Formats: sequence, structure tokens, C-alpha cells
Amino acid sequence: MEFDDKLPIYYQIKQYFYHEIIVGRLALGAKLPSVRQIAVALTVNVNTVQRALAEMETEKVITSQRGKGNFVTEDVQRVLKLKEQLIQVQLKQLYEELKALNIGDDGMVTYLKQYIEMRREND
Amino acid sequence: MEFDDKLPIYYQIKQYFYHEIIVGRLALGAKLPSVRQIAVALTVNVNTVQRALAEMETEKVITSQRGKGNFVTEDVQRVLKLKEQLIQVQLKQLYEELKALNIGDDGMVTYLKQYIEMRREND
DNA sequence: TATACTGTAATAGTTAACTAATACAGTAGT
DNA sequence: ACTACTGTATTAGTTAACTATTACAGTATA
Repeated sequence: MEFDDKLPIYYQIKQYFYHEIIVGRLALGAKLPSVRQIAVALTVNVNTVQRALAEMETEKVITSQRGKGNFVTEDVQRVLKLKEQLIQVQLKQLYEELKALNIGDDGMVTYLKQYIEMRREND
Repeated sequence: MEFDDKLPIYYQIKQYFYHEIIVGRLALGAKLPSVRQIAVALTVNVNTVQRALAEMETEKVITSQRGKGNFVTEDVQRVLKLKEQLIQVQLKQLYEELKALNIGDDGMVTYLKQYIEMRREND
């Protein structure tokens, strides 16, 4: 896994698992790999993984059970809400950034369409 | 100015001035406030400002002149290119994030339009 | 009950970003 | 020349994120 050195690793790990959960590669109630397995797989320290999972539990997306493992919540609403949150954050960021560059509402849509088209070609 | 504690301050300062330049509030060839003035205005240390400006000079968006000040480049192309870069970065981020959430090309555009509409209402 | 998994906690050390303070160097107006 | 601006450099100290290591605590299974 590649990390952006401008953002905390624990934060990026959290985001990564959130994606996995939302997309369904980690189903509701599914068991996550052990903290030690994750640490090895991502070549980071156990403590860093722990910090990411701790935040995920605070946000009630996973539940930790000592001796057993970490499990994705069974609450579908929680996951759906999480998905909407992530999307909103991204849209907000794009919107404010482009607005700060004096790009109007129509311009944003046009830019996005152009970008999508450009990606389609380069595949 | 408000800083995102997840990103380095010097980086956010750089981004801030890039916006000011692109939008034209800092014209081509214009003189920036002195590093000490900026530091006071943003309530950060002079060294942090210095680091931001140093990167801006490396990227040839400004030129520093000892004893005189920092000046925006006269090169229009440089600024236009910078603007495109910033836009691309944002579009890429949105695209990859939404793609990671299993949202297709059409979905992205729809989401953005919805978001823009939502912002229009809350103003 | 021993063994091997789990999560969790604590300690110590490293690094990057940032602050604070001081000093130095170039420019300009008096 | 003096003064007051500029940018630049250096040193020292703080903090957050991260690593490394060790230990502890709960669970499951042979």
C-alpha cells in the first residue's frame, strides 16, 4: 500500500478500511485481519494500526473484542451513512477548491466531464 | 486563516498564495507582503512562511530578492499551468475516491450536480 | 492446562514540522 | 552614514506521528 507522506499513516489506514467496508470486500460483521497481520501487510507498526482501528471503533464502524478480533459493524445504516460522509467530504473539497480558483458551477461539471473523458481514453 | 491539522502548515500557506495568484488578487509581478508581515497575519513562525515561499520559488512561481521582497513571476504561462495543475489534482482525487467507492462515471457527475444544487439552496 | 492465537498497554527512541530567538545580509530613503 | 525596511541562516527546544520492543490480558482449541 502506498502512503501519502503529507497525511498521517494511521489516517490513511482508516480510510483504506472504510473503503473496503463500503465496497463490500469487508462484509457486515466480517472479521478483519489481526492487527499484527495488518501491520506486516502494510509494513507499519502495530501501534499505528491500533490507532487507526481505535478511531474506527470510536466511530462505531467496527467493534473490537479482546482475544477474538475486530469485526465490521452489523449496522447497515452506519455503513451507508459513512459512505455518504466520504462522498460529501470529497465533493466539498473539490467544490471549494474550484470555487477558490474562480471556477463557476457549470465550469466544475464541465471540468469533471472532461477529466472522465480523458481517463476513458488513457485506459 | 484556518489550517487543516492533517496537512503541514507550510504546504497550506503555499496553496493559499497559489490561489491568490491564480485568481489575480496577486497580479503578475506583484510584490508579496514581507515574510514577517505574513507570519504575523497568519500567526505562524517566519521560518514556516519561509519554507512555503522557498518551495514557491523552486517551482518558479515567485522570485525572491534579498532586501527587496518576494514577487510573483511575470510568466503568464507559468501561472496558467499552475492553475491547470491544481485543478487536475483535485479532479484526480475526487475521481479516484469515488471510483474506490464503486461509483461510476455517470454517478460522479450526478453527485456533483446534486452537491452544487444543494449549495445553491443553502446560500 | 498448555499453546497459540487474539487485542491492548507502556516505555523508549527517532524524525519531521513547527516555534522562538538571534544574527546576518542586501536595499532604500533620510 | 544612519535607519528601517527587506530576505536568509542558525541554533535550540517542543510536539505529533511513528517505530521497536516488551509485556499483559482475553479466547479458543488440542
